[in-house]
Amino acid sequence: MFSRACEYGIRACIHLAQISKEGGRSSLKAIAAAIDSPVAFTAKILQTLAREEIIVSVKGPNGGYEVEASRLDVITLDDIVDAIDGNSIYRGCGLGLKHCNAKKPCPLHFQFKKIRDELKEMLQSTSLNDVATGLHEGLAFLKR
Amino acid sequence: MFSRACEYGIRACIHLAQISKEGGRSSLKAIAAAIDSPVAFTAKILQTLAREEIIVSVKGPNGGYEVEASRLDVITLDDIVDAIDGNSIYRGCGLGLKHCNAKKPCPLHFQFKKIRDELKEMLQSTSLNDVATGLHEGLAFLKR
DNA sequence: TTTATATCGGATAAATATGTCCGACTTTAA
DNA sequence: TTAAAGTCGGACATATTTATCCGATATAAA
Repeated sequence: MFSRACEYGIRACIHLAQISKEGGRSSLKAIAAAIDSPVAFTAKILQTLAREEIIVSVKGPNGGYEVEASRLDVITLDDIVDAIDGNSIYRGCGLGLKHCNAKKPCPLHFQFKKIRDELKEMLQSTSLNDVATGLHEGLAFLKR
Repeated sequence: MFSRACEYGIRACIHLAQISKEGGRSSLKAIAAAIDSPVAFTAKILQTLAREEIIVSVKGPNGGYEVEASRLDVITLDDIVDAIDGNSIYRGCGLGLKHCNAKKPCPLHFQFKKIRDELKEMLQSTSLNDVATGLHEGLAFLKR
């Protein structure tokens, strides 16, 4: 569904949301440990997310990454997916056709559209705050 | 959503369904031309589908591939996806966690589950006959 | 029985995704 | 001012997916 990079990205953001909510900050190493991902590869992804202004990077000692608390309700999973995987999940044809649309549809166009629209709706309506809450309450897990 | 191989596989099967419905047969070259896919790569995929007994390969002159007409209603898109991509779409965690389940869920487990169940339902309830019909009526397209 | 036509399957190549390494740069704190 | 902690970004390495090539094999028809 998503690329591995995107999976790590989402997990990292959820972790950061939880930390940031309490006014904290998490270093690259701490993030990789929290979400059980390769450190260097995670660094690349965090750089992308910082460039896209989804997270904030703080250099120097006691630095790391954080999410602005005021934006926890604004940033959605869709923002993260879009930053890393682009809009291919929504845009692309389910059967890989270049020019598939309602007027010239592939045989599964409308069936796929329904499912995709739901995925889109879910990603767009789920904020970092939403998922961080379940995590904090011990109802959900980010690794293993 | 699916691997490219799987996309080609589905398109090939839909094309074959249409041809087989009229008692015909289609050669590797004809299939690749019909669905606009690389010939040699398509050959591999067709071999897999034949090994999984979703399609039938006929060697020699006037040979090619076909789907048994009696099975057009039985074979579903899910069978094709399973033969090529396996069950990773349903099984795997949306966030890439190894051991994500209802008892120890990732923060998005239940949201993903809903969408996946729908995808599963769609793939399992759509037969080759279903999609071939729309194609034949000129309502849908397999290339470009 | 021969020939032409197809698929089969193993080896190989190219492209992309995933993952690593390291020197440069930035910033905080001593 | 300097040292330590941390990110940045480019080059490189590996794995997987996608794609190609070609000889072997099977089969129908002449």
